[in-house]
Order: sequence, then C-alpha cells, then structure tokens
Amino acid sequence: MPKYMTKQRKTLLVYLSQHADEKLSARQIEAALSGEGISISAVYRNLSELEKEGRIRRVNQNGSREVFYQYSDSEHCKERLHLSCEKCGKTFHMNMDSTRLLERDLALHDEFVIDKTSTVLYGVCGECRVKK
Amino acid sequence: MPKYMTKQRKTLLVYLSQHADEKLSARQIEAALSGEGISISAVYRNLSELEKEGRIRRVNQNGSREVFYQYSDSEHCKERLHLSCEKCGKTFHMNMDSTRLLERDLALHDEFVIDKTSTVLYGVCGECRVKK
DNA sequence: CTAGTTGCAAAGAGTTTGCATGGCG
DNA sequence: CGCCATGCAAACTCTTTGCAACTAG
Repeated sequence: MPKYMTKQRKTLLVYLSQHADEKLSARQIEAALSGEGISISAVYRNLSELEKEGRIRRVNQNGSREVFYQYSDSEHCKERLHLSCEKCGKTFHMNMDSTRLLERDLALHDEFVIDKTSTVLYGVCGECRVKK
Repeated sequence: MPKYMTKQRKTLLVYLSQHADEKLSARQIEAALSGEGISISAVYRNLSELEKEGRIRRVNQNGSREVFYQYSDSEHCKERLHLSCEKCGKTFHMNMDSTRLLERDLALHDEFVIDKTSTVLYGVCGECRVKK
C-alpha cells in the first residue's frame, strides 16, 4: 500500500534487509538510523506497512511488553518453525523433517493445527550452549 | 515472599485458581473482581509476586504488547509444551510423546535446547477447527 | 504494636495520532 | 501540481512507583 519510495522508507528497507532474521525494536532501528534522518513515527508507520505486506514479523519474548520486528523475506520462513535463542537473540530455522514430524504429531495426537507463522520456540542454541 | 494473606490476595488467588490455564489480562482480572474491592495496583503487585514464585506465567500473543497471566499449578505444566488456540484462547498441554520427540529432534538436528517454560505453540484446536 | 499491603494519583515507557509542512512521481 | 508521507508534539494505554493510611499477625 505504500505509494512513494521516500528517502526514509528506502533507508529503513536497506537497514532491515541487512539485518534479516534479527530481532529489532523500533527504538533500536531509530537509533541505528539516527544519522540518516528518520523520525520514530516514520519508523513505526513504515514497520506497520511492512507487517501488513507480510515482509516483516512482530515477535516478543516471554510475556514481556517489548515488541521486536524481524525482516524475513526468505522462502524458509513460511514452511519452517522458528527457533529463538534466549542468550544471543539470534533466530534459526528448524529443520524440515522435524517441522513436518511435529505438525503431523500435533494433528494426530492433539488435534491441533499449528500456525507456523506466529509460533516461535525459545531455548538455547548450540553455539551459546558451548560458550556457557 | 508475601508475608500477610490479605483480603485482596485471597480474592485474587481464589479467582485465578478457578480460572486455571486461562489467559487473563490485568484489566480483565480487575474487572472481574471489581465487586470484591481490589485496586489495579494491588492486582499488578500480587501478580508479580505470584510470577516470581512461579505460580503464574506471563504470556502474550503474536508480537502484541498485550500481556496475559495464566495460573498453572499443575505438574503437567513443567514437563510439557503449551498449545494456545488462536480462536478460543484456551491453553492445552501437548502430549508427552510428542514433547519428548520434539526435544530430542531439536537437540539432535538443530543443536537447540528448548525452554519448555517459555515456549508456546500457536494454532487452532480441534474443537475450533470443527466449529469453523 | 509494626512491618507488610493497599489505594490513589502521579510518573514512565512504548506506541499511535492529528495536523501542518515537505517531497515523490 | 496533487497526494502521500514526514516530523513534531500531544494523546493514549498499560504498568510501575511514592507515599500516607490501613491491617494482618
């Protein structure tokens, strides 16, 4: 639904695509782009547009009120579950086999149809597990 | 850490235990107990205590800023993943076998250790699927 | 009694909105 | 040139906090 490609919108898109699959808050984005000249309201408005277009997802953690935005254009994103590391904050894609298996299991045993676009599994990734 | 069992705390506990595994916002709780005389700040303070004690979990949906509280004293809650229906809002416990299987799969293929207490799977439950 | 709790109102934090100005096409 | 989008500040919503009054043990 955006009609014009403004300087601000371009700046935002470039930034987001360079940070794909990272969880970013509106403030973080504004701060990162403070040199480029974009107001916090333009950030919010553009993020909303992008969300409606499905180019971005909103996520949050653990019942906190903090909202993060995450650029996810890749094909993977629609067919796999997302894993989010509680230590480093990075996002991973669950492997296809496990995703499919879980879907089948849930449908079969729990009569539950999982919504892959809004589900995120939280835990600790391999790298952080070792580091600890 | 609470020391006194005040009228307000008792009211809240009774209400929560009668609505176990429902997602309730602070406002909803306040509204439901408006006849009993409990202020919104007492609601918040007591919910925080209960959360620290682990008798309650905070959850939210789909990257929204809305926070819900959920009383969950049962044993199930610690060893199984939670399923949340996007239609009716009810919470279910995933069956043990699938929970275990998923845990193993994730550890094996994705080197990811899932955090069962903060993960919620979203989707549509059997009942709502039929109703539709 | 007396420390923990409450209620109220004020302060915060994050997000949205109204409106005049500016800039994309 | 005509809308759409921006920036600013004010409005909103949910939650937290300070403080005097109250109350459970």
